[in-house]
Amino acid sequence: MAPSIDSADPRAVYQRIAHDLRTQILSGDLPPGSALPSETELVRRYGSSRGPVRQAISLLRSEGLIDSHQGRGVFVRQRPMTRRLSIEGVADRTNGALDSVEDVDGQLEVLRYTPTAAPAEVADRLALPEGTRVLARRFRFFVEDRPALLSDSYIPYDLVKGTPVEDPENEPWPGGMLAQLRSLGLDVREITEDVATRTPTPDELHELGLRPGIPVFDVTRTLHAADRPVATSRLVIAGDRYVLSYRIPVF
Amino acid sequence: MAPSIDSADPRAVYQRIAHDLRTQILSGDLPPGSALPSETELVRRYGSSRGPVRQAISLLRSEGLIDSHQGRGVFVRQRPMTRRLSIEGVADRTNGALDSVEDVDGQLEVLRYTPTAAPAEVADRLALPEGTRVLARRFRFFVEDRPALLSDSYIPYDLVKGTPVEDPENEPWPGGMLAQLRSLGLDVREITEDVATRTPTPDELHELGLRPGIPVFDVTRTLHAADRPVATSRLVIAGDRYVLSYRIPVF
DNA sequence: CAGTGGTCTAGACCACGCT
DNA sequence: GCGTGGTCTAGACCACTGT
Repeated sequence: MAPSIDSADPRAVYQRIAHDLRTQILSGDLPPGSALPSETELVRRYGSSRGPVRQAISLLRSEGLIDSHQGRGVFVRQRPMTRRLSIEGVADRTNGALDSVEDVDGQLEVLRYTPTAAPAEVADRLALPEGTRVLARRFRFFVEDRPALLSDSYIPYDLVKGTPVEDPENEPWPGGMLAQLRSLGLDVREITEDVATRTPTPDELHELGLRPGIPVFDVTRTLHAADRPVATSRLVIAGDRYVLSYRIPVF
Repeated sequence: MAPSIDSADPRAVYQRIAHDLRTQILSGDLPPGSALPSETELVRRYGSSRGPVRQAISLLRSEGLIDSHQGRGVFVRQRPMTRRLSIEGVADRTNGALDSVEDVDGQLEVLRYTPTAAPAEVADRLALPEGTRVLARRFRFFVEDRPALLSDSYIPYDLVKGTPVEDPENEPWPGGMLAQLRSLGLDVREITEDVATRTPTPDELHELGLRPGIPVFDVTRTLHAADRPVATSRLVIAGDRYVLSYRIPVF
């Protein structure tokens, strides 16, 4: 049904091709997992050269509708299972449901676990002078053997010095960071989160194994005890694998 | 300092060009607002044809680093001012800080304001039988004269029938939806939010005036009174103009 | 008008997956 | 080996912005 010749349409050829394919994908004529026609076939159907056909495919890829694989073909993207990263009122303090660790069922890779001088932004979030020693930790979490979340977290070093928290061998800590802080006698009362979204950097694209056209969440989270912030972290989360879920009480 | 000939590098030419430009942008050598070299100039510098040069530019555009304008040139993107859409524990019930209206300082366009039969998903969120009558409202909010947020919200129609809420002339309602519900005698106790991120649909790209390479937040929010959900909305938010800000008490 | 990016053609060669 | 998508060339014409 592809209108090969249609010079009445003012849109660019690649726009029309993209529109046709998009319509078929969204209508279910091309269901998730199915293959698109090959480039050669599309060139034949639309009577165009290969350029516009590839431009159309590139557009749909940037919209996150398709994945292309060299040597195999172009396929309608399967919506991956998304998981909830929940911050539920944290009603039960013995349940560290907050800290993503549980939800990510197990696999955790420790990329960094070292005391360091707090960079300006971290010091600011922790309300400490710049350069104060903090324990800097970088984790990568996996879901179904695929990387899904990068976490950089910081705790003032004097809070953890000489405690089990200082030892990376104790990761993953049962109950997550909330339980970890509680073991230090720190009572988290409030969490602030700033959630942004953006396209991944080339590094993140690689570290999270993202396909083109997938944005990330960029979350800045700070945990506050009664009197002061006690930890802060930055999470970069694969946007196609998580829904952030909040339950907020209204006083 | 562009290495014109460097066949030792295994990366594709367009990748090298993109890498060079990206480095210059991130380092500040090409500050926000500045123009990239023209395609002609890049062709000359790298000794390639126009194809790879345009592919590199397309890549950076999809990363949200640049904007291109026909007839003018390609420019390093200015990070637009982001605003906070905050859900702060809503400590003061007389302050509708929750409902984005205030934060969006004024401009609101009413696109729809009609009773209708609740679609399945909406009925599910409101815990009502499918097809129950609801007041369906669609708004578009503007920030600095640019569209920034699309909102589709639903309230069971029997809650609003014969009240001022039913009249679109009363929008924007001072204090937002929370105040609006309060005027109906409904006491919102809890808000649930599911926050996803994705690339915009072509329609949203148009309605929000987004440039390519900008993802959106896709937020599903439900407001609960003591005994039942009383309103639900879906927000599609320009990802480059907002940071969602949460303050969550830990009980 | 000259210069810019946007679109398109008609070829070519390569890397990869499958059979 | 053959078909797939990935990269690249060397042209062409158009639409838009500036002077």
